[in-house]
Amino acid sequence: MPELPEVETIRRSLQDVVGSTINAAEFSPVAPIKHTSVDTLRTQLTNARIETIGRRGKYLLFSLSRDATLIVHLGMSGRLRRAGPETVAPRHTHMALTLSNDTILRYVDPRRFGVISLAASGQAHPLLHNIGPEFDATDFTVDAFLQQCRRHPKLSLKMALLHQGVVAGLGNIYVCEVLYEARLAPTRTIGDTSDDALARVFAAIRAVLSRAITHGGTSLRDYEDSWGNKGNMKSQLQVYGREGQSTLDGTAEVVRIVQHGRSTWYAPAVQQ
DNA sequence: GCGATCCTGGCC
DNA sequence: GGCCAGGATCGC
Repeated sequence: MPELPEVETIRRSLQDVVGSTINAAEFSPVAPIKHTSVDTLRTQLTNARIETIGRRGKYLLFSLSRDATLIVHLGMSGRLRRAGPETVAPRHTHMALTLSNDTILRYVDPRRFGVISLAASGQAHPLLHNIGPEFDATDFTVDAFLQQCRRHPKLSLKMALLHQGVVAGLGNIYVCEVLYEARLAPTRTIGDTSDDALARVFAAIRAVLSRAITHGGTSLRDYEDSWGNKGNMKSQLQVYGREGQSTLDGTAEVVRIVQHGRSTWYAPAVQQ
């Protein structure tokens, strides 16, 4: 479900639980736990304090006292919801953290494409190992971006951006939006794209993600932050989901194609 | 690199 | 019933 702007919005919506202690941690029998065990999670989380809540790409990182980090990825359908004590857990609740400030933080994920994991502080973790730079990091420069892109000459622009290695955090919505902003066809390969054109992609990545965060992310169906608030970015999307209509700014007609089994929306008349 | 695969739910 | 969905991993 969520891409970087949605995950970042969720992260910000959780700031008030920083400093609270996890009194109890419960997991469903089918919780999508990877690279650790439910017993380890329960032991490490119980009575730990949440020191900070960070983000890397689409991963949320709950830094805990006692040198552990809870890693949460929301996959396609994952949500983090807070509720008061004594409330009934919704269907598909796979993790429930009872916090010292009378909040229950629930991880709800019908499709279970998400991930719950644990890392020792400062240690490399397999989930985070191959993630590319953050879009707003100082080391994410045009030159670094070009260098990463040139390693994949055969990939289409769409697949290159969807892959988390070139830059972290883009998903289907924002790849479509970035390529419209850069006026490049998603089907074009990296190898057939000039440095100047890739520089437009670089600029578009930063512009589109910044704008999306400002708008609190895109709520298409079920995305909400931890308070249940929806994002406003849907009303700003130029091409995503608009086949048969014009781009939001009225520039050109939008079509939908399928690339590697995933939908892509773009405006062929102005994206070449 | 590419397709198949992991899941449930909503909509036609 | 079939198709589609904000994702990522794992095999040929």
